[in-house]
Amino acid sequence: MNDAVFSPGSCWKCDQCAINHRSICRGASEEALRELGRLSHLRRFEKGQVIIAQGDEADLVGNVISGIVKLTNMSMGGHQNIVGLLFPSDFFGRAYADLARFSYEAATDVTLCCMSRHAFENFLGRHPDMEHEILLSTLDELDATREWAAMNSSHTTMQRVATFFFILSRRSDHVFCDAQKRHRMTNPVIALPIGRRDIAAYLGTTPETLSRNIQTLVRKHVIRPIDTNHFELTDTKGLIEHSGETREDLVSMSRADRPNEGFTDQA
Amino acid sequence: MNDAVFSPGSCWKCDQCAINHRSICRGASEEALRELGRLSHLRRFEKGQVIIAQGDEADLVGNVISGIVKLTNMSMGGHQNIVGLLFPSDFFGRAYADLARFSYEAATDVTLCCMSRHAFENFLGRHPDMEHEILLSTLDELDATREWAAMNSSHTTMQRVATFFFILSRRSDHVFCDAQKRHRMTNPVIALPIGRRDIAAYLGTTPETLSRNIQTLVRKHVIRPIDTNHFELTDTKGLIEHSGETREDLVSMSRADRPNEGFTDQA
DNA sequence: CGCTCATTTGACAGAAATCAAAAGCGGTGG
DNA sequence: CCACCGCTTTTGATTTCTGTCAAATGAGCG
Repeated sequence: MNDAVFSPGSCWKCDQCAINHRSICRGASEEALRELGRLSHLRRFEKGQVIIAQGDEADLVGNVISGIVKLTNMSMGGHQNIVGLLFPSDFFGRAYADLARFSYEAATDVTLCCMSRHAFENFLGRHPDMEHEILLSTLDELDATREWAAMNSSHTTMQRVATFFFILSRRSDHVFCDAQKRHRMTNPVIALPIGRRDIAAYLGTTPETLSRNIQTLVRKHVIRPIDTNHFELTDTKGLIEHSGETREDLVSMSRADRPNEGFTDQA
Repeated sequence: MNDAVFSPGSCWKCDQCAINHRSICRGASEEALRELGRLSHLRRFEKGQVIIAQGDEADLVGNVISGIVKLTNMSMGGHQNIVGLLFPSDFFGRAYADLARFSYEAATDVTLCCMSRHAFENFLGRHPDMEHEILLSTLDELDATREWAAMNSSHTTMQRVATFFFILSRRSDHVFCDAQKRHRMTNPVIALPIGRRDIAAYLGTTPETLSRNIQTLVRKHVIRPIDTNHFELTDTKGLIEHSGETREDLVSMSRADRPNEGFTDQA
């Protein structure tokens, strides 16, 4: 979004961090926060760069500050499968494991708050309350992953697309409010943060099928294209119907209101 | 499998537990173990019984001692989706959450080592080292769930069946070694622990399609039926080819050698 | 034996992957 | 400004796979 929050020129300070109220830092004490500040440093990756490679012995963990990181699993045949998407304030890397089981790759240009994995583990060892926070967010993530897996295995492609779009519509709210005002829109905007290929991989389908489903939604006037990566949600009820879920389930899946994780910016 | 290890008639003791060397109890100190023993009690559920219902405010966590528990997600339309299978030594229940996001149901007759969730959380608060153990196993479970999700979304049904069978072949080893000896088999045995319906739900398909794929493997002489729930693996190489993975990936997925976990997600 | 339930098999329709090609978009350099 | 290039996205035609409906077979049990 804007890099001003990083106080350019001066050294990194957590209290100026764009995500300090939502990442794991949220629960940190003054003293813990100071130590985290000492341990961490900002780092930028350009779109497409591999942050951690599958199988690597990467000594790197941290938080996503801006941009989107995709968590991928390379399967035989070179097919890249997307296992998860990390948004600002999400934690990346794998504590307590020597080998990375998945790749972390910049899906857009990203800014990361990086730490040495070993230093971080050491830190957790001295701060049981922080380790407790990590446990809580890991448990949440496990639930969310299971829910997503359930979605993926029992729904049609259209249902997965509709569900994904619904979640994006809730997450894109703040981000595009200015764009919405400019266009005098009252409807939510769906901002696709990554390319079709990646979305298709995330939804367990192909770009072609994804495209067809999007166009079907457009034809049915559920969404209206603004540009390639933005849609206006004109018929929320219709979208929910296509998702095959109840509104409640979708809301709980989007987790936009969760204190610990979320979705800051993203253009 | 055999209840003798529970020293019937005497009160429950952890040091006689069938799984004390693999569950979270493995890492517990003498004192912690004594407390866990005080907190826990054995409980049996018959096949089909619901242990924790989705949405419930269940104050119940613990370990699976024997039998298999399925972790399910009821989706709209009443279709039951299996999100994970819990094997002996796996932890069940959800600490630090008031509402159960999934159901826990006995897939076979099961014996559980049960505790009050609140008592267990309280226990963890006083034993940071145990909470650390829980964190480690949760992180492993998250990885495993992601790997399984990747499998499920990008592979054909045959590949999922072959992968599942491969994993079962490694897990069934000790259990059915006697059966193998009786039949003078050198080949591994694949023991299906649950019915076709549940396996199909777990693999994100239908019993019919599952059956067709199994029969295809039989016709190709990859596996040989012993009885309804047991197959002899006659062509490991062929099975691996059908799985679409490398042997290494399959082995890492089966995790039969992991000290702490059984077989949560992807079996 | 007759009952029920689980599994297998068959026929068919629908959904999605694949192959192939056209259209759109963002750069670059003339 | 325009033409060109590489890339992504869309559209079309076709094949393959899978779910569904329906029926047959098999296993366990009183």
